[in-house]
Amino acid sequence: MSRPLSEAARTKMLGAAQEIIVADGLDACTVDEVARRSGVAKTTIYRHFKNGDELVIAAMECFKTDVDTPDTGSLAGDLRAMVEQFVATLEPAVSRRLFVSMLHRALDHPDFEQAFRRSREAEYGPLRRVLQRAIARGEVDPEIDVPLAMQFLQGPFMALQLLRPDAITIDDRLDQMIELSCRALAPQPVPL
Amino acid sequence: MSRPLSEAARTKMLGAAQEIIVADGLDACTVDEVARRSGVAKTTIYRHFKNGDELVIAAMECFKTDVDTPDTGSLAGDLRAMVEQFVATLEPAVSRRLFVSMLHRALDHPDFEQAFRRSREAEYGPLRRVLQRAIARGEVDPEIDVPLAMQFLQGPFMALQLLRPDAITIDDRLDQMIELSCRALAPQPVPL
DNA sequence: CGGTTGCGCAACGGTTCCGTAGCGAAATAT
DNA sequence: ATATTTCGCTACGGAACCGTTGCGCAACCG
Repeated sequence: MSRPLSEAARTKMLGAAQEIIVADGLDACTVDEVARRSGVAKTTIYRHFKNGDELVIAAMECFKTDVDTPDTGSLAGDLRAMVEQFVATLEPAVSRRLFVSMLHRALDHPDFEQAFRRSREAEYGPLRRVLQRAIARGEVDPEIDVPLAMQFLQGPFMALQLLRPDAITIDDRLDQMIELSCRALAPQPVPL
Repeated sequence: MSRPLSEAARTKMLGAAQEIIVADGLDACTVDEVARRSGVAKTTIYRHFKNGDELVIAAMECFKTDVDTPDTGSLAGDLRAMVEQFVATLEPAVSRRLFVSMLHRALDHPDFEQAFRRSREAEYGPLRRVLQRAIARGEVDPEIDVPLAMQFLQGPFMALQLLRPDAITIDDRLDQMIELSCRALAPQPVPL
């Protein structure tokens, strides 16, 4: 009987949380701040979520980039398209900060660790498909260990994203990285 | 005139700070905790350092791995040797946590950002030399953009370190990563 | 229509960390 | 030897978060 949790309130809190995260980062997204900014009472937040972490995690779920699987005809083209999608959905500097903050929280909090894994799995499917298509085309060594190759492919982009102050941008550097990555996976010429 | 800052006290605080960092992570390394654990009074800490961040940064400086430049005769061998050195100086799980924590602090604090860059530069020299020797041997495409290649090479290891719960270990996976990386840099066979 | 329950408001207690102050005692440059 | 400054101790004031409580009001289920 009686009254259900207000969907409107939930929407407002999650919206505010996301705004805060984008504007000031994950660490600025506190219960007090979400309450202040959303106009929702702190008490209400605790009626919807067991604790502050749950709120933040729920807000994070909405940042999942669900990339679709590109098909440009070449591995390099597909990879580039995936990066383009990624960049298009989130400001590079923002995604960089999110990535680092999630990684950091995941160190101590299993809940965040799982949330982090979930958010990354969204990209695995498309990447795997792109890779397998490249194998079918003969563009990639068919002997390749696919999970390993996937992990390998993520590396250079991660380095680009983490170590460059300006994070990932679509530029020559990126193209060269992609070029190198593709070379690595190419079928080995039979030595005579 | 009068009394110099006690070197003994400084040593004790820095030592305690490092212990805490290794045992419980960068975030556990607070001024209060360092004082408690080192037996040095908090007031004394503030006589030696302007603030807590300075203390932590000073403590971090001591974790710099100064790798020397291996020379095994092949790029793959040299890279492997470098990773081995890296793993030998610091527990993989510890270095993973340090890396992530530094990255996280660097997001907001320029001082930590600089400290982070400094700590990484220690590896650049050796890596550059290893790479240039490989070029001289004809093992790597002489047209290669060296800084780009260096960044590229760091990628897969970063992915390994960050995304694997067990961080970097010396195993098959690592060897395969190295193998792939070397292929990427190999001279392109002249197409007829 | 009535009871139940979410909502907003305001305030509180608890924790953790920061950086500072006051004090007596010990160390050290001159 | 003496003046000066560090050192350790204890305590404080302030800030940021957390999660909770009590209250009056309004919304919703039945």
